[in-house]
Amino acid sequence: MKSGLGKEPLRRFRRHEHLALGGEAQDRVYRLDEGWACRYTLLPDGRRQITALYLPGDVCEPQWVISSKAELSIVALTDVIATEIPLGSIRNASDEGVSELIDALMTNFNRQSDWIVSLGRRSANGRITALFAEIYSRLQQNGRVRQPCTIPLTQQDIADVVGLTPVHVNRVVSELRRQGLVQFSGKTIIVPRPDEIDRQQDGMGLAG
Amino acid sequence: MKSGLGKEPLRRFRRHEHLALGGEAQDRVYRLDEGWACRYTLLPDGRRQITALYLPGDVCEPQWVISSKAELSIVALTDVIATEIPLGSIRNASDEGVSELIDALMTNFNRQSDWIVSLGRRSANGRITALFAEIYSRLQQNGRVRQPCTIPLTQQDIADVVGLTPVHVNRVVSELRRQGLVQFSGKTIIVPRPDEIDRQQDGMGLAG
DNA sequence: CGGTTTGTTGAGGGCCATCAAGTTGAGTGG
DNA sequence: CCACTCAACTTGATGGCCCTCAACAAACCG
Repeated sequence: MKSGLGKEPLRRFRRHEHLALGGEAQDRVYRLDEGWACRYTLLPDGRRQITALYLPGDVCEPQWVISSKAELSIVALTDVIATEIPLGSIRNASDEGVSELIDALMTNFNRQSDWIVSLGRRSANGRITALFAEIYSRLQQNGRVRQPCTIPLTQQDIADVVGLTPVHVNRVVSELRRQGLVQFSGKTIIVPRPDEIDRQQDGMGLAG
Repeated sequence: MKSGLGKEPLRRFRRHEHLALGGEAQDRVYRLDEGWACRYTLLPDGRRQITALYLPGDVCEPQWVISSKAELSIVALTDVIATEIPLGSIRNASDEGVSELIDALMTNFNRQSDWIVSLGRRSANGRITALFAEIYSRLQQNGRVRQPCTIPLTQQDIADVVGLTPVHVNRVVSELRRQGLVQFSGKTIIVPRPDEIDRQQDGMGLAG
């Protein structure tokens, strides 16, 4: 384990390492400097549903400022470098730190509402293209867009976000590649023209 | 419950009347004294996805305290009687009013995460029984359970919550009735033994 | 009492899950 | 440098859940 002596607030997590466990008290939040993480729920039969994605530049999780408790577990989807922000350091400090986190909390809240719409009413194709478009948009807002937009998620990870099986995710993503809407670099997915992906998601029919 | 009777204005909404429109500024929240409401999104083709249910006793919507703006529209699902709570009256008042709303906000946040799990990983049967169990549990917490628990939603409303078609909701609900898990009084659904419904939802397979 | 909303039921089909084999590639140790 | 291992990706066959279309019944309402 890394024990940053001195005042170094950086924390490293390996892929599959937990940033928080469901039920745990939290006295800090993390700002992801590099790497991706997610909040998830496990079902009794072992299947997983991811309920929030955390991208480079995101704060994880803003609501800990209010509740000081992790309702669900958070796990690293890639190797992660994060800045630890103790809650005590911002509760009494300027309002700016808090209001930035409150803004992030509301953004996450609204994003969850949007995702309910996708899961409830969009087909596999619509959910996956909507996810890619959302990822690009968020990376752009965080100032983390490289040329072009790369997505370091496994197809299993994607399946657990969009509520599908990895097999079907593979078929949909393969079709997107055939159409030139995404490319592959090894196993990582690249979205060359995010605006075209974005146009894809409108008019996608009912799932099922 | 709030005991300061009399001075706060009561508002009435008819079924299908809007409590708020998406994008509108909000300078108040509502406490539903009677009736049900929901937050929803319309898709370009006219389909609807409900992203939050508001039951008697609920506050609608707590996040307006923070953002003073309705992101999405709110509509009455039944006739509604609501108490109007001006935001100005609680921002400067005791912290209790605010913290009660913040609690409600976090509850809604966590409920949305749970609902993402249902939509992503549960079958039609699991989603509907989970909805009924959630409704009973929330009514109980609000002190609004009559004997027995009645649900004044149309099957179309239920479909728009659980992300299915009304036709299929009808089939699932009819099967639940055949099993004695729900009863009908005219068109309103009654859940006689909510604990049994609750047991139903575990182990429901993948949707699709 | 005519129109509208809501519920009900059947037939057929499509989307996606499931099952089952592979193939590929990265990491490891000999 | 090459077996070995394991995770991740790929592909085909089959089937079930749920959508779609359609028609009708029942309840509600002005």
